[in-house]
Amino acid sequence: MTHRTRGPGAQHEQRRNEIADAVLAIVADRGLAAVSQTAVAAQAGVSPGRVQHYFPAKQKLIEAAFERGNALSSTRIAAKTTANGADAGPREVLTVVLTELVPYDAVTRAHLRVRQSFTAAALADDAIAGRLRDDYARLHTRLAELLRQDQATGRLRPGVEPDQEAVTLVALAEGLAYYVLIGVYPAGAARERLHTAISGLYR
Amino acid sequence: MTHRTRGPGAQHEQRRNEIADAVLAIVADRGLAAVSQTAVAAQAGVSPGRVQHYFPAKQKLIEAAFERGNALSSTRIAAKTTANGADAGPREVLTVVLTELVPYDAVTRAHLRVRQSFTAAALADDAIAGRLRDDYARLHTRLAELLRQDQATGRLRPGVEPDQEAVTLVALAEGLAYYVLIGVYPAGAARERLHTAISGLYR
DNA sequence: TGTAAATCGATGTGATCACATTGCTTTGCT
DNA sequence: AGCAAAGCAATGTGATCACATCGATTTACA
Repeated sequence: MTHRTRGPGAQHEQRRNEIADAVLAIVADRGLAAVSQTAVAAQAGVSPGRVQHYFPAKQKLIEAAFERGNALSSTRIAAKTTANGADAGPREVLTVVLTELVPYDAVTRAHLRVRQSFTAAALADDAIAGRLRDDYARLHTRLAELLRQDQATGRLRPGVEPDQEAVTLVALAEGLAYYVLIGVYPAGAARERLHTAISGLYR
Repeated sequence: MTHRTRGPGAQHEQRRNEIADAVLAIVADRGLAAVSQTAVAAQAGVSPGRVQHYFPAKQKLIEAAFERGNALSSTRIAAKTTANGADAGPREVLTVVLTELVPYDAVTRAHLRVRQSFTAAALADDAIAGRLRDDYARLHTRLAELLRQDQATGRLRPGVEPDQEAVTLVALAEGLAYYVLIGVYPAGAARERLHTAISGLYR
């Protein structure tokens, strides 16, 4: 035991992210089925060997992309919720989070296409399913907590159950998001439906 | 012009449906990515050659399975809506249709897993997207029509817009359906949320 | 600076896939 | 009965894929 294990190089994480971003780009415009070593390498502008080096199994590549997508979305939402100052009330935060689940520009569109692809993959892939379940549990808990805050200060209509309504709101947002993605319902109208649903919970 | 064209044999449609059913079974438990000539042939218990004969291109096979799935769902819903007699009111029909969008047994679970798979495929496949758009347009129109009937007889709350609410209800149902499919929310609770949403539209 | 690990491009390999081709059998019409 | 189309199994083909292997180079730390 004369040597410690050598950690990965300083650029390691950045390179990994570049590759994961390439996967996200491919998923966003050609779907999960179009993801392959060569396609990812071409998209990222690196050699297929490098892709294989960082992700020795395709499954790992997909999982990394999933987590990368979640990280990017979280960052985007965090930026939105703190932009209006730290004094944003629970209802405002709730509204922002739900609104971000509906595509409204090229970036959110890509993010949500990716998310939709992963939700389908979860049905046949336990690893993805587990990650998604954790993800949803966190999201539902977070929104329920926001509703409980407003409930404590008497802003909610009586009889509203935060845990149930949190799930309902996210389900509605995602259902609407999908309609926007395939073009059966305009983004603006979807946002309106969401706002109506939120208003319905408040006095 | 001494000979007319020979039509397909009598068993033609039945054989096609058997193969399409095999595709649906595979999609339901292994996902769209697991669909291949050999897998379908094995599932259907026929030779790969027969699969290829009936569906000379994979795309046609997928499309046929999609339509087959829709046909089966329509049949199932039609059976439910007429089971209670022809005097079922618009609200009852609306409730049945929406309830059928949420899995509650092995059959509906399989159907809705398949549907979820196709919704994801639509994001990267224009042919599927077009079919889904038509499908949704019909569904939304149908539910809006039911709401309008109850609106005409004064049963709806004032201010309810049938076209908008029809979309909202289906979006909610599908979002909840997905949660049931991946196991983050129980089927019974999902149905409750749906019933609550429907009640909210009525006086 | 020596050395082991990390990096990563290049190339190989076996599997699988969609689809083509071929030829035999069956079906359905006249 | 005769005949053309339909049905269908078997086999071939070229592409693509995930992953293995190898070798050269660079990096990071003692």
